[in-house]
Amino acid sequence: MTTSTALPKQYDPSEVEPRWARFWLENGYFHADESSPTVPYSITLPPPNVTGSLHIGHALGSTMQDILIRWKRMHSFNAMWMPGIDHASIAVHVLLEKDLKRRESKTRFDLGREEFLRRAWAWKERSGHRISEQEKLMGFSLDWPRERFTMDEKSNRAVIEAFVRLYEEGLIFRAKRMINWDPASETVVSDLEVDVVEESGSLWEIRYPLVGGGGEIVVATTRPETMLGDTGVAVHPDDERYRDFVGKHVELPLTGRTIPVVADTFVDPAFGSGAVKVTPAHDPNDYECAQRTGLPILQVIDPRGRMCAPAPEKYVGLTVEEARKAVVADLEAAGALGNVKDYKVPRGRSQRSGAVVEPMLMEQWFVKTATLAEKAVAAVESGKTKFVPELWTKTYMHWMTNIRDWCISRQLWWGHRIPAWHCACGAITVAREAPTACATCGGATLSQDDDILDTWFSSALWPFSTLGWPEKTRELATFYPNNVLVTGPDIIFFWVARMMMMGLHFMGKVPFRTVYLTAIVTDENGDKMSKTKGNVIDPLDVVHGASLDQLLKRADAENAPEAAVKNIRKYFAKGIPAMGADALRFALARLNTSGRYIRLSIERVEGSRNFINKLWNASRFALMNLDGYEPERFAAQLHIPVGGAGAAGAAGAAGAAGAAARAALGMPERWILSRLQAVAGEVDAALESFRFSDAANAIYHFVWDELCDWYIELAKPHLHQGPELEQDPAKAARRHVVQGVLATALETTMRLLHPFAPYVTEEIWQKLPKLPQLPGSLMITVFPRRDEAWIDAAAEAEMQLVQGVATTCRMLRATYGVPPSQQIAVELRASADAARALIEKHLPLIERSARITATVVASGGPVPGAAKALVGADIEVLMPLGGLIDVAAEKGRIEKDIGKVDKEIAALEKKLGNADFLARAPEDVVEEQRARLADEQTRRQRLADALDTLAASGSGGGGGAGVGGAGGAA
RNA sequence: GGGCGAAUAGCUCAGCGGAAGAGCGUCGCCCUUACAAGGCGGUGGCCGCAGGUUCGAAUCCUGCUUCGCCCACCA
Repeated sequence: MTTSTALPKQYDPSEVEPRWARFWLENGYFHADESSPTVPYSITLPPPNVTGSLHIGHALGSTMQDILIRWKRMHSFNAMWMPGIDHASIAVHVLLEKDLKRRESKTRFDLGREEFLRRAWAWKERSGHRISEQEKLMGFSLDWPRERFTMDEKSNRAVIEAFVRLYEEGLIFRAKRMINWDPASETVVSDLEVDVVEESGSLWEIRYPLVGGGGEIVVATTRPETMLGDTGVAVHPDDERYRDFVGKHVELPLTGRTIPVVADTFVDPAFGSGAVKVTPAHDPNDYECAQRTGLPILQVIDPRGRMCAPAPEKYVGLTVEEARKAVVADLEAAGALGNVKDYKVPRGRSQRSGAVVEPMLMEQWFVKTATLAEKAVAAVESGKTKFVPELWTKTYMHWMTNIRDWCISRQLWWGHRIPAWHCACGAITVAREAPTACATCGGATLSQDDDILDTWFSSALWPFSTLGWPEKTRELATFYPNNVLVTGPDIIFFWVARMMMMGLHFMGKVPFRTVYLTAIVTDENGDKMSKTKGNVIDPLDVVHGASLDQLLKRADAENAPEAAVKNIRKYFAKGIPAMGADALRFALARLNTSGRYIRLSIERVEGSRNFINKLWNASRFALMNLDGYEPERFAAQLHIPVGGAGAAGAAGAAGAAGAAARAALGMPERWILSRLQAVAGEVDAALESFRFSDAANAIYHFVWDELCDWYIELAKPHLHQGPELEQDPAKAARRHVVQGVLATALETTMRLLHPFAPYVTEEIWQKLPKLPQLPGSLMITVFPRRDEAWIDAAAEAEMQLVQGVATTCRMLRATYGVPPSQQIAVELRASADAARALIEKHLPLIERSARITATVVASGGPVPGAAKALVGADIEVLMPLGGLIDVAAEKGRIEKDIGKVDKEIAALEKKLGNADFLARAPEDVVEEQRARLADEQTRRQRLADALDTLAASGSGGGGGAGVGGAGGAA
């Protein structure tokens, strides 16, 4: 048992946190056994990109997961949290290639596939290690021995198996389709990886003269350079203006080609001239139009984003932008240019590289999604998987029901190579192992497809590939499906939807029962955090602290723009104090309400840091006053079962003996233990429905407003140690009981708070004197469960009365500037016998908390020079201030109260005067309103009396000086 | 162009049919031996606007206004 009084006044997380992080890991507490007979509870961590380090979004999501996992683990579930890292193919490419260009002025093609991959792996080793270290630092109880990487051997095997099976089932196919080409990364990207943004551009009109004269057709375009690849002009079949043109040909300027005019319904006659130039190779609409009308396809832009033959020689090799200028100039020179106007152009940009995406016609690998999506929709419709908050269900459904085939091939190197081999005969062999002969012609010269798979393909398999699939493992049987997936709404399509499809297809079961979508963390102004803006809060800086200088130095090293540096100076002028992982975790939990965004700022974390410190000091106080406390004796006294390590929350007495023992406790003891049970119930209920904020706030308010502000204050006199204890066994016994209740309340609080703030709770818990049967760590104790036996409505009501009277006395003191050091006499009047008896019973508590000496009476006459206030309707507090009372101020205060009461009375009378209300509202509601009206009327009477008294004592008083106070009341 | 969401105290947000709440800020008074990262008290709200449903609306419905976000191939 520790009774150290040497604890520091301020909690220092930097010393405490690493110690317990090591302790938990060394003891293997995070590891779950797949063979355990207990009920499994599993979560798979969304694997962070290997490119990054832990950012605030990870901190949020992972903290919520850790809260769930630690909570369920303490509720005796076989809790498993699967760690891992994602290879993030295109993100790694962008990052490494940028670096390569800057340092060596080379492209990945200069380096070659092999050398590039060597560097990528080296990067992965460094970066991946850093991420898991950061996760350990945050206290995340991940099952480390299971840690996986999306490109490790097992994942490779799963990916190949999935690919081959889907291919054999006809769900993966190769086809020439219109795709999104990223000319910077030189790869195709999926529809989801393109962001369409409106950018300012121009709308050019071009005149196409009819072959053989007789007029011209004017077309409008935002991309004049593509006219070099035009193979037709389309008009609406019903458009009178162009009826005669259909079937004729026009001259395509600059090219010497002639192209036909065709009719197609996709043309909107009301837009522009009503005629559209058709470039089938470089526009999805035009491609479809060509399919319908039989126009030929002419590719004039190559994969590097440059013009190519059959565009006229002079343009070949120009970038799209250069070609645009040249074409416009040449058109103008040829007199073929019409009006030009400014225009907002929707432009697709590659999410990763930022390059303008070029629609191209190319042969690629696709997943046929129609049937897969159908099952994924059905699973959500039938409730096998639920979204929390529910509103995301619609987003998922809408996308799923409008899903398009998924282009999965990428012309990159870092990723899973597609298990397909091309033969000179043109056939493709898809196989698990490199084939020795072509499956079609038997030829032996095979070359593997150069492409790799979209990163999200391996991610889609993650919930089961991490558990050993395609083997039928014990892990899969135990932990699949996962109970929950916690992730951001921004990857519902990328990831959640695809896991649903693949999970249902390969496992026949949904991958998770609940999808909990977190909010998105923004800065205090609601702007997305980004390094270019300089508003990023790095979770590790919050944990360890960072001076402004350090932040600026880092920004400098990262070549942050000037605006970012300016913002860093503004947002982090005083740097970031070291607040510890607990403070950050608790802050995130408290801020995680049902909204879509969390505005985070350093000040908001400080509130939680302060809370942790408050808890620390309350524990410090307890430890200073727990000498001589014997947990086993206390447990026996209260008939708390001391069964094995799994014994329920320390407060858990049962049976008649227990009830008798409880009744013998003092009111504050019964009250705080009752409140504790209520809070335990609230926390469980809140977490059950993913209301993290409610759960954290319930504990916050219990600890601060009830345990610290009231219980500890009321316990102090009993804890005081002195010679009188030896002479008075009753006092000594009482002290021991109070010690026991305080220790118990704290111990239970540590359990409740542990999932949110694991470090400080473990530190305190280890120091608290407690039963020897308990396990070696707080994290494997049992989570408190609300126990009705301890709920004590009478104690709660009595305490409320004490608090009300004390608070009212304090208010009068403060109003009249009675200094805290000065005891002051008050008269407490209560006409109701029950209330008066209670006040008398708890008078010492009231006197102590309000620093008064009180006399209690049933009623009395006017007391001149006394300030007066009401507690509820019946109880009056009179504070005699002699001639020092400020009559005007007192009058003002009371009149204001009367104003409020009058408003209440008017509203209630109106309500009760309404026959419909009496007839239709439920009985208890009507009764309640009646009781309230009666109370308000009593209050009104008392306040009016007080005002009369004041008027009578009247003019003489009122210097405004409080008793011994300098300023008096305002 | 479709869809989703939000408007409540100075700020950030809870509450979602029966008495307007929290945190931060602000204003007083206090270094009262657990805690100044603290204590005690105060101030502050036609719950976006207009209708409707209901005995009763911040809460349900409709419309409007303003802000977000997502999806979508109009040259």
